[in-house]
Amino acid sequence: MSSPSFSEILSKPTVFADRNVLSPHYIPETLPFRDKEIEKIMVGLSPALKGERPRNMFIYGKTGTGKTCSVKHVMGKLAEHKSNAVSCYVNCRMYNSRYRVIQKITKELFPSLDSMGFGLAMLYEKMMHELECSEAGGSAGAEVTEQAAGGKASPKEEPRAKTKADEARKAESDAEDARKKTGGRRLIVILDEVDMVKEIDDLLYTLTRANDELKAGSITIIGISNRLTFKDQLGQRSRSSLCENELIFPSYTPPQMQAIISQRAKMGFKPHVVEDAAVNLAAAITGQDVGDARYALKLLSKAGEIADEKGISKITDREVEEARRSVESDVAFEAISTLPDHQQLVLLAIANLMLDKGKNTRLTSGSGGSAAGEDDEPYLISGEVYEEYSKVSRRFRKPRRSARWYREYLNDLEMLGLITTIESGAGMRGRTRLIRIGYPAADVKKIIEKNFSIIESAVD
DNA sequence: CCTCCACAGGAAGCGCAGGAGT
DNA sequence: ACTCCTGCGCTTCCTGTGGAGG
Repeated sequence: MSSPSFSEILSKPTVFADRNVLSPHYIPETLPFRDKEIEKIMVGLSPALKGERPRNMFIYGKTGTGKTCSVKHVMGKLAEHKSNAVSCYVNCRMYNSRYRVIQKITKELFPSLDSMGFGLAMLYEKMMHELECSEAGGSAGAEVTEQAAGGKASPKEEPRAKTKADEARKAESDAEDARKKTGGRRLIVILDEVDMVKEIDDLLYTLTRANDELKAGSITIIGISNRLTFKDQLGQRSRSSLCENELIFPSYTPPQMQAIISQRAKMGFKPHVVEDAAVNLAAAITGQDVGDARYALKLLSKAGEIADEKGISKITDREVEEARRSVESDVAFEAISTLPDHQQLVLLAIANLMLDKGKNTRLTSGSGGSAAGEDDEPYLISGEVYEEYSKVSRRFRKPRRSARWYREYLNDLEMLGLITTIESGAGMRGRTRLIRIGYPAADVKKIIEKNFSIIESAVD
């Protein structure tokens, strides 16, 4: 048997016209049903184009409601304008500490700086310095602010704003804050999934305080989160500074979802490939899961792959249904297999106990058991899970982590929606957490055990 | 009411990694 | 090559919490 060549693979018939359109990272020219939100963001950021500091903004909305897409869309438009405004997108899932965020900002905006290896204070200083003195081009000119801060406004500014009205307005606001306006950059930092940052209060404090210290230029924060309760975790100070401006992205309604799906289907697939029934089913499935457009796109894309595999030129409701099953297990698989080892082991321990309990006793061992589950699913006690986790660790020859760290893992798993926990109430001795798994325990067990056997066989 | 239990979660500190400065 | 500095993951220690049981 000889392996196929690339040209063979590429010449295979396909239902796709442009796969990129179906990627969650694709930013379309027009975002349907988000005009109002986009306008609000644009209005909020417009001061940056006039050389003023835009107010911070907190954007909330469930997954797949177009938050990130809309913000990126606006950033694209902002970049088209010649101005001192610069934006920096930070995905806080990857950059999840104050240090990493600041490092990312300096690296992104001032590539000339080799930001590795500097301490936080050093990075902060560099960032401030660059913001104060650079014109919107590079980080070369360094002495502009020194003069400007010294006294008169320098006359050699940007060569735009020609009309008299503009000049008058400019002079007026110059008088207001003569010092702040000269030269410095208007930095807009987008913190996506901002709830993932560990020392979020410190980060927000650092960035907002920077504004007080800057002689020119400014920093504006746009926080994006899908958890509204995130606000309550913030300190008083951070909350009022981040939430100067709030924007809520509502979930897409079923008809809206249907329109989005058919729009993307038209762009992503060849003409007449996707049947109406398929679009309707995709919209219905997604509608159940509270209007997550990202999920709908994944569904479409997968349905296309399935059609290609089968060698057919139509996508019907049958392919969408198949795609649903496949995507569901994909999502769980991805979420679980990208977890750090010990979080996987904790999850495996939970899955093991869940399966045991399902077979043997029902509720948690407590005498009355009235606090735990009104429904028939059993809850696990934190302590017994830790014991099982210790056993599982031994089995895979990984030294177990301390109980303290194990509790952090539980918090992380809960944040990711892989488990749910509640506080023990009456009927339970002491104060503990009751744990339940979010995905089918058997599937989770299979995924993790497979993962570890792959790792082990690779090591051997 | 007091004590015990079974934990939650904050604080401090430790060792390591990786870069800068000498 | 070394010393110093910093962030990070982790452990240890400690205090707090809330129900059970005497």
